[in-house]
Amino acid sequence: MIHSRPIAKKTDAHCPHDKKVSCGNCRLNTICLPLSLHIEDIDRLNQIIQRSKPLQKGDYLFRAGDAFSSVYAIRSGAVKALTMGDNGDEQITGFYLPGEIVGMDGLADNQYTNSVIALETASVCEIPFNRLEELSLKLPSLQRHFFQLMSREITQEQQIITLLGKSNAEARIASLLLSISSRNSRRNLSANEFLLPMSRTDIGNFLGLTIETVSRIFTRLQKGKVIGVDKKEIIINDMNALQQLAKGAE
Amino acid sequence: MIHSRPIAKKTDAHCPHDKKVSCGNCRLNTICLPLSLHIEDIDRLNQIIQRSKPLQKGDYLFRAGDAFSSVYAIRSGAVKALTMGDNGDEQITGFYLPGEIVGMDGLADNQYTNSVIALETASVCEIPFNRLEELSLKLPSLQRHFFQLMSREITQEQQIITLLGKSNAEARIASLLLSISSRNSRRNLSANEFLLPMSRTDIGNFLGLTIETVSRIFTRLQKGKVIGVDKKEIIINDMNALQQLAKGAE
DNA sequence: CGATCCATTGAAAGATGTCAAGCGTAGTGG
DNA sequence: CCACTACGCTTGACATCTTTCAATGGATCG
Repeated sequence: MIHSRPIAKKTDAHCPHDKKVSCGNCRLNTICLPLSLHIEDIDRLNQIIQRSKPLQKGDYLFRAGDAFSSVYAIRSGAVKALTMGDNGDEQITGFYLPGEIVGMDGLADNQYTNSVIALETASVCEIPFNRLEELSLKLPSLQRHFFQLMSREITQEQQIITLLGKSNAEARIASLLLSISSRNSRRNLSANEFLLPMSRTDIGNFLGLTIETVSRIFTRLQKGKVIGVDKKEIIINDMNALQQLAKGAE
Repeated sequence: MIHSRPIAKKTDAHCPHDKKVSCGNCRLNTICLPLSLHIEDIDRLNQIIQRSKPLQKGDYLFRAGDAFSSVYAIRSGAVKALTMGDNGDEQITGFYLPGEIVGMDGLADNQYTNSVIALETASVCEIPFNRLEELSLKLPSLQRHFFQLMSREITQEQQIITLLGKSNAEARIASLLLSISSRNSRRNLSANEFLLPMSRTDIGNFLGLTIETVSRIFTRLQKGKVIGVDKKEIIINDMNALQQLAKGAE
């Protein structure tokens, strides 16, 4: 059991469903839009973005095979992206937290290759790609920005590949926890205490482990005083040890 | 002690490959540049692309940390991309065959996150990104094309994630062989017989397996008449069985 | 309250890693 | 031309880790 106070659920905007929020004043814009645009250009961008999609847990944002039209910035909550194998087995390809962008896989063949499902109540900003494309032709720094966003998605997926290349289960789980931790601190949330938005089953699927193994590793890390676990609540007690484990140290 | 291999020099005078090749008549352009550009636009693109980089086995195309300047299309041969962990362990993030493009990871932070090394003698087309960016502002279909290329890289890395998510070694190796097979047939090469450009060690590193396991799986698949193996030469005898194995069927 | 879902735990089976030995090839220097 | 070494690969025996199968408990919901 963890005896410290419960973690208050934090939202990323004053009101996560406030439709009046604009990119200019969004708390997340340093993450999803680190732009050097003029104020009027931000306004033009702002005008094409739609913010009318609150999702409940389990809702699909889009499905693999749907026609590609938009990319989506996560504003609050969390989602998972997954592909369906030929036989019907799902493989989670990533978890996306506020400030991160999903749907960029759909551009290649004009249809999404992943389905994206809300892990909890979530709100997103829809960015119609056609209009973004047009605007990018007029705003060089916006074009560059989207090239960079896609590049960042590539590097992050390479980090996942690196994570999955680790041989043992402990290293993979440690890496996942560290990843969530650092993404939280980027949003000025605690790097040491947070709620996992996904189930053990999702973690296992993502990391190529069974749910039982995930559970056992959590228990083992807890017994070793590296982390505290209470359901979805995680407290990192020994960041250094966790980093060592992520590297594969015994 | 780590011995750095020399980086191939741009100034190499004698290129064994035809420098007169242009994107317009390159055999690979349906893969790396499936463009709907006007003939004069292809010419403009053609003018910014440099084709003077023959690499020998083991040569670096670029190193992680180098300043980002260009992306590279593989013209012949094969390369591997790898990241270095904090401790010094390498993780291969991908193999790139002719018609495929490396270096798009470098755009996010203006420096490459991967090192890219030739697996065999290879030639590449260098595409300076600044100039590509400028040209993209004038040619909407080129801008779209590069968005699509990056999107394709994203989807392909998601396929790798899916591959690594598979629990057993047989499925991972089967998937890798099928990937190489299909990429070969895209280039009108045999889907059933090919030479692996990479070592067993590289395969193991990429798939998160030890070299011994890789070797054993090859032997087992050979004994099961699914494939034929002779050093780096692979013959797929039973494509169907290999696909079943890739799905995880026993 | 019963049903269901999610998570945890134990025991046994199976898969992969580790350690060790050996083989063949390519390259090197005598 | 012949050792000789270095390297990549294969194979075996054994240790270790993860999965599988089974049982249980807690939470949630109708």
